[in-house]
Amino acid sequence: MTHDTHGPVATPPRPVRRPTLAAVAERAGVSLKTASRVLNDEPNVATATRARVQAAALSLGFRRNAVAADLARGGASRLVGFVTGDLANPFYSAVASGIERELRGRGLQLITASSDEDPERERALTEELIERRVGALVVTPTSHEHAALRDELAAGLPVVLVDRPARDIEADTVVIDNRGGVRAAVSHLLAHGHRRIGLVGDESRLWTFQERREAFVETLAGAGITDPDRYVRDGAHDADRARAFVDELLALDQPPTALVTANNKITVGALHALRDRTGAASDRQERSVALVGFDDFELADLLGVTVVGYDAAEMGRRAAALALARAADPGRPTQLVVVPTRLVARGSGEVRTSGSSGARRTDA
Amino acid sequence: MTHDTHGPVATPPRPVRRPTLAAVAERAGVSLKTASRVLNDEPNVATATRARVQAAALSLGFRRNAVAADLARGGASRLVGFVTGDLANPFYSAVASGIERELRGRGLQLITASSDEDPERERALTEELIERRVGALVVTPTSHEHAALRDELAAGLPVVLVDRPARDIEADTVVIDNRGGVRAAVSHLLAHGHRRIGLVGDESRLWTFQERREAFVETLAGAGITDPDRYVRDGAHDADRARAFVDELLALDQPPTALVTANNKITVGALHALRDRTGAASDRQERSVALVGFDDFELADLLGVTVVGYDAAEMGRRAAALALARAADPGRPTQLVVVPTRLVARGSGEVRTSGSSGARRTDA
DNA sequence: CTGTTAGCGCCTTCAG
DNA sequence: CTGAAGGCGCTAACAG
Repeated sequence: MTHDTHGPVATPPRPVRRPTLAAVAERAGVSLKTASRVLNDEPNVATATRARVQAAALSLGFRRNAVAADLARGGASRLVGFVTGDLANPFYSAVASGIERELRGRGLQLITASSDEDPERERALTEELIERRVGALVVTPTSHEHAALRDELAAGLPVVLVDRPARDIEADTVVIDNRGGVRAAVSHLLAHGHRRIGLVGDESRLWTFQERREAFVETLAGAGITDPDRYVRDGAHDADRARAFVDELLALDQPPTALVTANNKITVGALHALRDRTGAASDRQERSVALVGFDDFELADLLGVTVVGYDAAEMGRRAAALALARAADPGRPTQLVVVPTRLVARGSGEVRTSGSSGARRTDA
Repeated sequence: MTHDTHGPVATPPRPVRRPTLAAVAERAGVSLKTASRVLNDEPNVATATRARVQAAALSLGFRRNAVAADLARGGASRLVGFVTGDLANPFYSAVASGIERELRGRGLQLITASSDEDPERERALTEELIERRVGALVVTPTSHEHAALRDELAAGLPVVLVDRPARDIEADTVVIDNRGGVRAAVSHLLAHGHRRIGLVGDESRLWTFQERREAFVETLAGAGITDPDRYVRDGAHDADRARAFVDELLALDQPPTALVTANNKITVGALHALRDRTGAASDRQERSVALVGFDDFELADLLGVTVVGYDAAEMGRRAAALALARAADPGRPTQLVVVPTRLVARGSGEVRTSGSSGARRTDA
């Protein structure tokens, strides 16, 4: 993989030597400070001097060293850290994109790190970003223990939690209206005649699923369903696992006639399971089991999947805005932003109870 | 939507004051350098001293200042910059994820910036990252002019191009086997009896599309098609535009019987166009127009869409690896990594010529 | 308008 | 094994 250099050995292993501000100043025949003023667009420099410095900088190919500048300024860098679950997951990358968009034009840069939902990795990454002296930290917390974050908050670092709040610290937070979303999903299914409704979720350790589960059970109970958690399953960490859970649910003696899937990955798994069930021709018309998924996804419209949607990028934007607001005013009260959800009916949730079981509200 | 928590207005507007190494040293009763040695796991420190320093650091909540450390070390920071088109696009976020994965464990951090495919923004972001003194730069170039990058390369900064090569600079590059992929797609369609095949692409300015287009035309020409670019369209910057192009193509007197879509967004648009065409029940069985898309996507299997796939995350990994290799050996010859593609047949590309036009290889 | 003097927090010699 | 000095590249006071 590594061959020898041919031709003139060009770049000697020198570690990227660059012209310094001092060099520019010397070339322009001015003091360091004056050069600094020019390159930072500060006032109080004669036009002629300014031009000389600029010319010198240009001819030397000068590039300001932001690292040194931040250090000298004594504060945090113009970097915002984002500790997330997994950049490959569209939800997280949408959030990242939203954060970046909000930072844009303010001279702030985004530095991301994926924890893979591993609490220990999350801690390590947070630590690394703090060492890098980020000016703010946005976190999608996986763990329940945030001692490090508490220290930082106390030290005055803006910390914003996204998607999941933390019990042990008081920080600005952006979450989805999980309960409202699930309530809408379940109500929708109930309105279409379903009484045996299942829920497939990921980790019961995660706050989001806890919320979704509770709202699910409450809504069913409120509708007079006697055994609301009868068809609740958790631990579907990936699409394949979700698929297995759905298969299992549908194989029951009295299988659910409708399903709620707690996130995009699970919805995918469920769709696969349902497809296999109806055979190759998996059109919405032929689906016997109703489905409402949490999280919207591209092509859901083509597949005719009813979902609970929300704006993930907006969550990122709001998170970044909260961080900026706190940086500007450390004393402001912490804020909780709840991003609304909307039920998008596309067919899969509107399938009515029918067929084999012939159940027509005979239960409950 | 936005509630306020109250609580005692705690943090006064101080700019995050932190314990320094000097403070740790003093607390432990040792010199700065000794404390430094301990916290950097350097040898030549008595076990007892080491323990004292560690205790002091812990009790003070000391956190190494990576910014100052990098400055003092005089070199680049342990940051890798990634200038990409748009993090919200799954292709780019997959690449980002791959880069991050490769950096992981080496103490390197990823800092990403989205150009939105705007050359000027790309230039500005590149500049910013350089000012931040990133240790390496990975770029998905949108522009054709890379003067800034050339300077950096000359200065010894590892620069890796991903997805699109640059003519004006010599840098390590990772690309997809675009020609091979398109060749496979077109051959597949030809083998299924199609002679009138269309291509919908994005920007003819982009190298990737140029490659795909040329391979498309060549392959058709090689098969004896007289007018290979008859159904070629470009300028489909988003899914909606792509949809319009497809509608237009299919409205021709002699419409194409098969389509190749040049990227994931265009495939989505085309699917919508085809769905609208066949009415609500858009099952693969009923699709009259064959389709092969470049870029695989989630649920493509459920939708039965035949695609040219490849491993985007792998591209990121390879790019990061190239950057690391060059950092280790600046003199090594530049390398071109071509990531292979594979045709994944799922039904939409296997639709045969038939129906209204009744064309049975009568043309050409 | 311009320059001088001190650091920012840490690491790197090079002596003890 | 340990420490003292010097400096990374830049900015922030204060002078002139």
